[in-house]
Amino acid sequence: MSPRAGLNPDRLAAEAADLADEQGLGAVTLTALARRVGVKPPSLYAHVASNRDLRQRLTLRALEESAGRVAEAVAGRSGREAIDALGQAYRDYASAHPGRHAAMSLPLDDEVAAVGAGPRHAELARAALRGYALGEPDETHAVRLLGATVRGWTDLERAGGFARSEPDAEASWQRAVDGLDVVFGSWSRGVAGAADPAASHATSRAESQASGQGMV
Amino acid sequence: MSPRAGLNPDRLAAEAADLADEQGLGAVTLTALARRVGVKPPSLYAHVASNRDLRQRLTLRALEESAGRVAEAVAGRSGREAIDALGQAYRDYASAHPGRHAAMSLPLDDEVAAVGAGPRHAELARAALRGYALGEPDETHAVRLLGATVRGWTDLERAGGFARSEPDAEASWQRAVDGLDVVFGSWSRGVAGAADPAASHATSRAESQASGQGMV
DNA sequence: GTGACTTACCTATGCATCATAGGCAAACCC
DNA sequence: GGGTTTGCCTATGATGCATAGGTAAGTCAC
Repeated sequence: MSPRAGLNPDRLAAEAADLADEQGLGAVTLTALARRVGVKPPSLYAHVASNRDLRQRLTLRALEESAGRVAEAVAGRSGREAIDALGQAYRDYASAHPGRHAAMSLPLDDEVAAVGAGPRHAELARAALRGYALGEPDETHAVRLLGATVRGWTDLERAGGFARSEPDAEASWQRAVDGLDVVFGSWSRGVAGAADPAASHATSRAESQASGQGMV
Repeated sequence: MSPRAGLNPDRLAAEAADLADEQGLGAVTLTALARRVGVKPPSLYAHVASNRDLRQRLTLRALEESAGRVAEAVAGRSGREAIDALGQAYRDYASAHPGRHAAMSLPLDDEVAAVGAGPRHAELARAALRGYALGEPDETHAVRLLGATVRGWTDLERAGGFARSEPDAEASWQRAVDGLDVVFGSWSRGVAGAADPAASHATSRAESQASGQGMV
């Protein structure tokens, strides 16, 4: 078609992301991508090393994008509000960009994972939990529990696991957030099972103002 | 090679499962499977309709196998013990059979999903939670929270998310189970945040004997 | 046991995708 | 404006999915 189509790795990753959202992650193929940007498949090798390379760029892009949205959602919030906002941001991202979301779960080579936005997500969870004033190792335990819950939730929700509704997914989510808030609230006293959940709830709210921004 | 190799759909699904565990889900290809069982690729079409069909059989098989193990683990237990056993069974299965575990997350056609072991997993979670004596809709909320946590946890653990240890994954898992136990214990009183976690903990233990078996 | 049917495997073939090699012309550089 | 770089191309090969059609092993009637 056009000589000099103006391609570059970033542009290709962006197009691949759109392709994934529109037709599924499985449709992200060099041939399909080439068709989409108006070149022949071999031409793409000037910009990406392989199909795997392309998909890793897509994964990194999705990790960065979603981290940005989550950071924005969590900024200025703490305690239960922060947990809700964090999970909601992931869920919204997964819903609006299913292909990108699916790409976030793709395995990365170790060296590219290290420099990518993966660690940033763990930091965001830590930031969201800051209001509970957990010490180590509880904070790490909490990051893992929160991370697992959010990840599992978005996966199941995407897979239609909550589809045959009865209570709608939103109600269950709010209840889940309530539960996590109770747990982390009880941990902030340092002894599991020793805190009164209602009090811990209030505590996390009270600390909202002081600690809920400035992460990233 | 041999005329009449003795193939059938179940045998192929089993071989595909082993192949997935040994070389990854991505290595489950008709060509590789044919090589493994000693026939030429087109011969497999006498037993499975397509690559997609093969993978769905693999998924169903993994869902059934893991459901069996989880049922065995949860049998005779309730409360915190049941939650721990359920999650542990999934985690052990994922660790011992990474390919099968990965296959469990593959999307299924609606009609095959309906008759498969998928619903059985939800029932297992319900059974594990029986000791908390939750009513509806809390029980469904609890099933979803527990399901999301376990799924997310196994995924992250498999992906190496808890690898750079500090607190090891096992310690975090026990803490997570403690947390869920506190949450579900508080729900069993009917009002979120009104129960004393220590008491709810004791309650779920006391009910262990009466309600912890007979699921499936 | 011989012949007919059924079934499980085969070869041959076509298409899609990933990937490499090598060519040609546009863009850029002075 | 001549030389270099760069971005796209065609040609080609490997691998995997899938279909069509052939052939022989196994099964059954009698």
